[in-house]
Amino acid sequence: MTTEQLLSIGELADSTGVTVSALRHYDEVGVITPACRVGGKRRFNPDAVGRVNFIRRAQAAGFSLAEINDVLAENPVVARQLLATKIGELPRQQANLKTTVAMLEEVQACGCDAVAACPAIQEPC
Amino acid sequence: MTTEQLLSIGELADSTGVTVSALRHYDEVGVITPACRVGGKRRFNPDAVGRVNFIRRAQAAGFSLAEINDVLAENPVVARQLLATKIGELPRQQANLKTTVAMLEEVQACGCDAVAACPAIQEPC
DNA sequence: CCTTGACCTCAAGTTGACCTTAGGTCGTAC
DNA sequence: GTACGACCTAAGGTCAACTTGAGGTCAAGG
Repeated sequence: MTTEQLLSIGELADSTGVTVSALRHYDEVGVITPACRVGGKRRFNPDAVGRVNFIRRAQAAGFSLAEINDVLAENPVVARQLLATKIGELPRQQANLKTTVAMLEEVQACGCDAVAACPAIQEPC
Repeated sequence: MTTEQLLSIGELADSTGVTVSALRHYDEVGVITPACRVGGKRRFNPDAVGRVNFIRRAQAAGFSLAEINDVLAENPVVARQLLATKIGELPRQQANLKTTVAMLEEVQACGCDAVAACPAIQEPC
């Protein structure tokens, strides 16, 4: 029950859906860290699963691995600052996404011959 | 009034905020095309401005230049199919963004010592 | 005449996030 | 005892979207 529940990199890969090579890459850049090494092999705490899931989510939200590294870093001040900045950006990102959806739907509904000729594209920004 | 209103690549860059080198790149991959060449130099129709703006928007919404090329292509069937697929994906993308915002806000509000240790990160996907 | 600025092409470099390949170490199963 | 599968490192490759640099054209201006 003490060291038994540590995960190999393969197990971590299986339980997160992230490839082994990607996980090694994550280790390399520092966003994840094995709890220890057993005969050179990485062993991860079970909570690494949550951490990897967090990483994927953050990536999907537009964070680079370097930024995620900063957010997860020891220094809470820097981390929270970065978080605040990023969270502030997200609404704009969402808004932009919405406008684009609307625009694309308009193009699609327009019925014009070629999409390139659609007047919806000619609209100003 | 006939050929006078064509834009040079520099003018197009100025009126879109996109760099000249990026515009040349766009021409290279085919998402924009000069109306003609004058002494080897690209001349664009004024509506290229709208087109470039559309391209930037679509990029921000997650389209690659290749996909944009398909959407803007002559073939309306393919274009509309791709559009439909992409539009279908966008709500999921938006939802994911929202969850991430919520998660990050939770982390930020949590007050835990280090962000890495925050229980919010340990939550399942 | 010669410089300057805007344009050109072509090739190579950059960044981020991986993937692939080669060559080597383990421990277990046949 | 050897073949297998999972793991390791180090180095090189890939892809997208650009950027940078070298070397050249051309028209307008001092």
